[in-house]
Amino acid sequence: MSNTVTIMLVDDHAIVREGYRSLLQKQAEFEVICEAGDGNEAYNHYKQYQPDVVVMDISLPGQSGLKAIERIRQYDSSARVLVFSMHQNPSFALQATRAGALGYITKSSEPEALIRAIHQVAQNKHTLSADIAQALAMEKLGQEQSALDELTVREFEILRLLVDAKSNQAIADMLNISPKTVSNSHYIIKKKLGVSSDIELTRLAIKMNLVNLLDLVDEAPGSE
Amino acid sequence: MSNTVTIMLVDDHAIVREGYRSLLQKQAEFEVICEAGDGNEAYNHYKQYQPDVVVMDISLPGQSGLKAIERIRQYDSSARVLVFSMHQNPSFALQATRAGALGYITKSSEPEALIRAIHQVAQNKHTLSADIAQALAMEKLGQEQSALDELTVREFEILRLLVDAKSNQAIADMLNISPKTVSNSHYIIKKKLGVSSDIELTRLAIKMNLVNLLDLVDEAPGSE
DNA sequence: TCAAAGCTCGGGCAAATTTCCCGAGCTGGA
DNA sequence: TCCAGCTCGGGAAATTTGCCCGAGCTTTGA
Repeated sequence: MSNTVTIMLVDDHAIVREGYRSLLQKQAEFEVICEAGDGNEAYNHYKQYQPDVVVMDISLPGQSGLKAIERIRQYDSSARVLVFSMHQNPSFALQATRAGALGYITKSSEPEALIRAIHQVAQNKHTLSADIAQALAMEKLGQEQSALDELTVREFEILRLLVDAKSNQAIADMLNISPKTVSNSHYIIKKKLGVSSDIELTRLAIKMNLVNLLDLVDEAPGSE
Repeated sequence: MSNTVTIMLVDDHAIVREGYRSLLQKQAEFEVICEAGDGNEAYNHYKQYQPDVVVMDISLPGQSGLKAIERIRQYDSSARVLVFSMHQNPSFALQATRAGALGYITKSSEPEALIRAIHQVAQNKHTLSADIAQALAMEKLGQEQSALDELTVREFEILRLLVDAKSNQAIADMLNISPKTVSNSHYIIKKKLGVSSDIELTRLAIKMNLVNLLDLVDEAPGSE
C-alpha cells in the first residue's frame, strides 16, 4: 500500500509556506503537491490537485480561511483539513471544526505535533493540539463559555471583518451579500455578545484575541 | 576564506523555526548553529555561539525582540541582526533599525529575498524588503503626523472617555455638559483623526496608547 | 482697551444607520 | 417529512451622525 500523504499548504506568506514545505518534505511519507496564498486559490487548487490533506492557516487576509474550508468541504465532503493557526483561542478551534476542519493545531506546538496531526487527519481522525484541548476542557469545566461560541460561523466571520475596520460595503462585496445583511449581522453580533457600541465590541474583540494587537500597530499601508 | 555564514534563528514558534531551518539549510553556505524562542534566550545563545547573523522575529510575546537586539548589540556592537517580521508597518522597521538591526524583511517577501537579505547582512550591509522601502518612502511623502495633537484638551478628554466605552449620557453627566455636546465632540474627534467608524477610532486609540491594554485583558473571562 | 482668534457648549435638521421584526429559502438531521 | 437553525435581506421606527450655526467665554497681541 502507498503510505504517501499528499498535502496542500495554504498560508498567505510565501516564505512561511516554503519553510513548512521544507519541514514536511523531510518526512518521506509526505508530499507537498501544491500551495495557495488565499482562500480562493486554495479552493481551486484543491479541485485541481485533490490533495489528501489540506494544511491551512485560517488567518488569511481578506477572504476568510473558514469560508475556504466550507467551500472545499462542499465540493468534497470527505476533504481532510488541518487548521494550523497562531491563535490559541479555543473559539477559533471551535469555528474551524464547525466549518469542517478535522484538526486544529497551533503554531506554538512542537514540530512533531504537526507531523503527528497530519497523520491523524490523513486517517480521518480528529485532532487538537494539546494547548487547545486543555483550554477547551477548562472552558467546559469553568462553564465560562466564551460568548463567541454563540455566534454562527458566518457571524464570526463577519465579526472578524468588522473589527478589522472594514466598511459594510467592503464586507458585503467580500462575502457577496448585501450591505443590509452585514448591518443586520452587526446588530445580531452585538446583541449576542452583549455589547451596545462598536467601541465595546472592538474592546471585546481584542480581549478575545480576535484582533492581533501587533496588527493594530501595523495598519497596512496600501490596503483598500 | 570560509564562506560559511553561521546563523541564529529567533522565533517563538518552534515549528516556524524548524521550517526556516529547513529552508536555510538548503543553502550550502548557511549553517544554523542555534535557535532561541525568546529574547532572553537569544541574548544568552548569542554570547555562547557567536553567530555571524541573527535572524529574528521581533513579535515575540512578552519581552520584546527589540530589547533583545539592543542587548545583543550592547554586548557586541558589531552584531549583525536581520529582523524578519510579519509586520508591514514601516514604523516597525524604523524601530528595529533604531534598536540596531541591520536589515528588516517581511514574511510576505519571496524566499529568495530572505536568502539575499542574509547575505547582505552578513556583509554588514543594510537591507530592507521592497514593500517596506516603498511604504517608508510613502510615509515620508505623506507626512504622517500625530493627529492627536489636533485635538483640543476637551476633545482629548472626551475621547479618552469614549474609548473607555462610556455612554454619551455617562460622559455628559461626568463633565456636566449635554449629551448632544458629547455627540458633537465625538463627531469632531473622528473627523480630526480621520477615521470614519468607532471601530477605527478604538483601534487608533489603542495604537496611540490611549487605552490601557492591561485593562482590556484584565476583565477577560476564561483566560488564565 | 479693543479686536481677532479659538475654545466650549449646544440647538437644528436632513441624511444615514441602527434596531428590531419579519418571512423566504436552504440544509441537516430525527 | 417535519423541525430547527442558518443565511439572507426587506420594512419601518428609533436613534445617531454629519454638518452648520450662534452664543458666551478666555486669551493674545497691537
